[in-house]
Amino acid sequence: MKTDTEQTLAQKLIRQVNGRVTPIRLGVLELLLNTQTALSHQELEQAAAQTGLVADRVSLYRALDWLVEQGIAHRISSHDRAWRYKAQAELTSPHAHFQCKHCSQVFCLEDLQPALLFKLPPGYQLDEIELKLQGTCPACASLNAI
Amino acid sequence: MKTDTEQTLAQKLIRQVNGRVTPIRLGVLELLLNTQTALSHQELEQAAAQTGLVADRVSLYRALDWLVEQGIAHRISSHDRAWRYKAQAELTSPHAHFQCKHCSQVFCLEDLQPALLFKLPPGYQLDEIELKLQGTCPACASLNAI
DNA sequence: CTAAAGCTGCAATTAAGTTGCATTTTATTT
DNA sequence: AAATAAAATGCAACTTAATTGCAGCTTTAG
Repeated sequence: MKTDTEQTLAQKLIRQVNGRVTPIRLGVLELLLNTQTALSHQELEQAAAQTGLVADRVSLYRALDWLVEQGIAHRISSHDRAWRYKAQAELTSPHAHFQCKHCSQVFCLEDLQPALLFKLPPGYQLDEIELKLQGTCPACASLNAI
Repeated sequence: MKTDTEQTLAQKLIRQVNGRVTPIRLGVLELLLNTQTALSHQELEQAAAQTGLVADRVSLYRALDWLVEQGIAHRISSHDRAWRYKAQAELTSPHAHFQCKHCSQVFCLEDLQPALLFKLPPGYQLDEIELKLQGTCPACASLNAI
């Protein structure tokens, strides 16, 4: 289910960083843009197959890596030892994530801006903050409630 | 370098949760208690060899898993896809971590209690908060400064 | 001291991700 | 529009962390 606007958005994002526009990058990025949750490599592979995108596993890995390097997508470490990837319309800005312990889905919490007011011990240089909340997502919560 | 007090501490912690006191669990726990940074399985294996602890890889994995299950140790996901483990005198309480991008070491920031005042979207049930800071540790910072 | 519960070792397996290299595409230059 | 250099892709093989099943051995409660 891809619309013209989305296709254009993916292209725009790739061109924005002077990247080559290839079918695999486009297809991967569109999936990362259209899916609500962050996708693992495996989930991406399945989703790609459904949209008719033909690509080797390795090429998907490389497309994902590239998108992350360029700041177009971001990568979240999952408790099941697999990275998960997500992209949004604007180039990635820092935000927190929520991972469900039941279904392993990762949700981006764009609005969550915790007051991270703290002091690191002397000597530590801070680059990046990773805030991951864990618990039960709405879908799994309602399943268990039955 | 293990002292009597430490040995007793490890035993005490294991007994506290009604666990069997075995040489492997003792050895692993002592290492996790004595080391300043969080140890990966591999680092643990090397450290174990040096202390003369004989154990199969799998047994180390199982001892680590068990310690985490019991809340005696805790597990931090590392950017190199390997878990890292740490234990402290008291049963684990939540705290933040710092991982160095250069040496991959993970440091526990016991004192770091950020004001995590935020609201989750409706329907999400929160169990656990994982806050990982990334950057450069003091040791690597001073190496690069030379 | 002796079972039963539950650890441990060993071998085999899984799963995510990586690497090297030959081939094909992209996008630029003529 | 054709040529070309740079970069992306496919394929096969490999690496590494972690898991599983099962037989045999320890721990500990009684």
